[in-house]
Amino acid sequence: MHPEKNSALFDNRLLASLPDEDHRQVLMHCESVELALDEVISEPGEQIRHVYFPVDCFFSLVTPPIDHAGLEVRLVGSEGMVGTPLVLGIDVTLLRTVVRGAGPAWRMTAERFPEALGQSPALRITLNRYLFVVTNQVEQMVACTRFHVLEARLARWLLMTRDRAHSDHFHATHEFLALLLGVRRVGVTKAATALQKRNLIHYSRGDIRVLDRPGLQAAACACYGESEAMYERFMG
Amino acid sequence: MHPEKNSALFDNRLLASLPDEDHRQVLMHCESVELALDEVISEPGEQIRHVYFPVDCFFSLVTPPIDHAGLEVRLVGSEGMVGTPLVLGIDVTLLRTVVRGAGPAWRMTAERFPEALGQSPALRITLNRYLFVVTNQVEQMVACTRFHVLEARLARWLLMTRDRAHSDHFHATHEFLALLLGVRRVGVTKAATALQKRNLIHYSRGDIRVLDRPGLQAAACACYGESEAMYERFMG
DNA sequence: GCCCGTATGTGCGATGGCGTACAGACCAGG
DNA sequence: CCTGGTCTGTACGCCATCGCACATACGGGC
Repeated sequence: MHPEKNSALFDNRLLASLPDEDHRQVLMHCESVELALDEVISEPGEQIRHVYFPVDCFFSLVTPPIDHAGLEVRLVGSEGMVGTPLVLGIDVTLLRTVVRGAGPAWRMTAERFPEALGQSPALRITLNRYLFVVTNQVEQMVACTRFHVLEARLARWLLMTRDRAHSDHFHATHEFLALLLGVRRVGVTKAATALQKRNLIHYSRGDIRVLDRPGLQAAACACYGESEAMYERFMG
Repeated sequence: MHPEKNSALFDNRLLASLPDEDHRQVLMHCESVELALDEVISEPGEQIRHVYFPVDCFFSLVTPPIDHAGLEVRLVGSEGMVGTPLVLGIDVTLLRTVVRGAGPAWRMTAERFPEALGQSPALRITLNRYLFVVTNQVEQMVACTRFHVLEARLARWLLMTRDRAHSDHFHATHEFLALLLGVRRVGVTKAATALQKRNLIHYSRGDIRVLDRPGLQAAACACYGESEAMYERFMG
C-alpha cells in the first residue's frame, strides 16, 4: 500500500451524494469488502452476483475479444459503480471486470439490489444519471480511440488512473497497458519513454509515478477534460 | 421512394413486442409523423422534445466534434428508438441526430413519455433491455473502430444501413460516409471501389445498391453479426 | 447541347502503428 | 553471487491511413 494513500478520506461518490437517510438504508444492504489486485470480478456473459461501490479501489472493464484481444472501455473508481446492467434490471454483463487497484469497496448482492433501488428514489435517480454519463463517455471513447495518437491516449489513461487511484503512484507494465489500449507493447514503450523524457512521469518495472499533472494533461487529448466535465455536470 | 419498399409491412419492433393492451396505450400517446431526409432531430446539448419510434425510417447518431469532426456511434431504425436518455429520466442528448432514411415514425412528446413508461411496465422492461443492448453495441464499436480496416467497417455499415432501410437500395455519397466513419473521402472511395470490383455492391453518385448480401457479410468484420446477435438474444 | 457543380478516381510523400526479433536491465530466489 | 524470469529499449521492413493536389465523369438546368 502506498503511504500517501489514506482510504478513510474517501467514500463512494454515488452513495455519498444521497440524502443521509437513503445513504444509511443503502449501506444496510451492503457489506464491506477488500479487493485484491488483478481479482477478476466478472467474465463476459456471466451472471452478475454483486454490485460494487468502490471506496478506494478501482476496476477496469474490458470488451470481450472477437477478432482481436479486448480493449478497455471503462475505468471505474469511487466515482462510479460496477454492475450497471442491474440498474436496467439485467443480471448479466458482457464485459470482463478486473480489479486494477486494490482496496475497500461496498458490495451488495444482486438479489438485494432491486429492493434497495425500490426503497430509495434518490439512489434510482443517481444511478440513472450515472448510466447516462457512462454511456456518453463510451460514445466519446469511440471517437477518441479513432482519432487520437497513442501518446495522447496513454496520457489520458494515466490521468484517469491517477484520479481513481487517489495517488500519483500506481502500477501497470507496458505489456498490460498495451492490452488495455489495444496496441503493441512496443508502442506503449515508445509513448511512455516520450512522456518520461519530458519529465511528466517516471516509471520502472511497472511502477508508475505522475510527476507533472498539468503537463500530462496538456499532453493528453481533450477527451480527459471533456469526460470529467461531463461527470461533474450531471453528477456534481 | 424505392419501389421495393413497402412501409405497411413494418412496425417499430420495440412497440410491436409489447402486449396488445400496452401497445395500444402507448400509441395513444403518439402521433404519426413523416420524416424527411437530412432532417436534424437534435444537436449535442439540446433538450429532447420528442422520442421517436421509427417505423420505416432511420437515424444516424453522431458524437459531437471535439478535436476532430464527429463520428457515427449508432444507427437507429425500426428496431430501436431515438431519445434514449429519457428512459433514464434525462431530457438532454449529447449526440447529433440526423434522419438518414426518410419515412414514417411514431413520435411522443418528452412530457408524455414518463407517463407512458409509468403506465406500461412492459414498455419499461423493453426499453431497459434496449438500452442495455445499445450500450454494449457502442462498447463493441470502440474495439471495432480501433481494430478493423476501413473496407470491413464500410461493409458493416452498408449491411446495417441495408437492414434499417429495409431495402438493398439507399443513398450516401463517399464524402458523407467519410464523415460518419471518421476517415478521408479518398479512403472511402478506395474501399468502395474494392467492394464494387468484387461485385458486392454497385454505386454511382451516391446511389448505393447491395448486390450480394452474403458476400458483403463475408467482407465485413464479425462485429456486424455480433451486434445483430446481441440484439436478438436480449430483445428477440 | 453546353456548362457547371457535385461525385468519383488517382498519385505521392509522410506518418503512426504493426509484427517480429533481439538486446539490455533489473530483481528475486537458490 | 549467479541465474532465470520479467520488464524495458531498439531496430527493420511493412501497411493502412493521412493530407494534399489534381484529373475525370456524370447529370440537371438553361
